[in-house]
Amino acid sequence: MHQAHIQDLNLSQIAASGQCFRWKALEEMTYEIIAFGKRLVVNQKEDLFTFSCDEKEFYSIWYAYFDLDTDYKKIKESIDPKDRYLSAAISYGGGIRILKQDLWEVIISFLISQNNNIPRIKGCIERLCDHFGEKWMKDCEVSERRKFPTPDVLSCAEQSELKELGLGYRDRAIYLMAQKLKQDKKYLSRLKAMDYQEAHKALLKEYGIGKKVADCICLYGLYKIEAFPIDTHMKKIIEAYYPNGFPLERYQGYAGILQQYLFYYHLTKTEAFSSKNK
DNA sequence: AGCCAGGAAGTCC
DNA sequence: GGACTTCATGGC
Repeated sequence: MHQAHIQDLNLSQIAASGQCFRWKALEEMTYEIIAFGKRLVVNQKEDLFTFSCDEKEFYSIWYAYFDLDTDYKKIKESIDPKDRYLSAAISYGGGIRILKQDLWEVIISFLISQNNNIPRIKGCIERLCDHFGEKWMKDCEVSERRKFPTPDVLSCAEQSELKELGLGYRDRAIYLMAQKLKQDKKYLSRLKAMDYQEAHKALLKEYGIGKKVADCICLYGLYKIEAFPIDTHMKKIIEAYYPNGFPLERYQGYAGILQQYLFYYHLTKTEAFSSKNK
């Protein structure tokens, strides 16, 4: 167990922010996180966080995962105070950070995300893990849920096997990506060595990856925080509040973090609206 | 029944 | 380069 006081971090906001799909709420402000072949349980009480791992694992894995070297307070203070929508988004979801997730998991997750909704994306990914993911050793801390499947395991999957998981037409993109990694074992490490422009361009060559998914992979899988994914929510935000486009120039180098505040704000507001109207 | 969901590929021009 | 269509699947 390890405890730490951490600022600018809110677990429930991140869990609902659409950047990760496998966080599971065990109880109020307690989440199970499965990543990098590990399982972590985190509890939050205001700014006090209790992690199920020991201190050594916390600093070797999770410190980077939660992006704790980045000063989010400074980022939030840098925004244009006249930008009312962005200000509101930040005061609403200021506990969001960009997680430094596993690249392979991000690639597969956002291949599944296209023209899909978040609850169903989560279901698709969970079925993928149930079917292909590794179980936990019997004597360690147990979860019913499995690890995210490795490239090796997925590259052995038949197309018909993927079809059964109900991923829709996206199973073809997953199959081809797994096959690519079988042919090109260094692909992921090459991507990690690229800058944003190079990585984005390289990702666009792959089947099922367009501009938006490439940006999500850059932002969440490669921590290119200048990437600014524009999905259906961001389009609506820009239409409604940024008639001249979002001022990317003002926030050069980290606009992706602001995108996350905006996305989460719009997402939860539209969710609240649709549930109120039923 | 039709529209939407963290879109992209294919097919026109 | 755009615009338009099609692509599975499920919730509302």
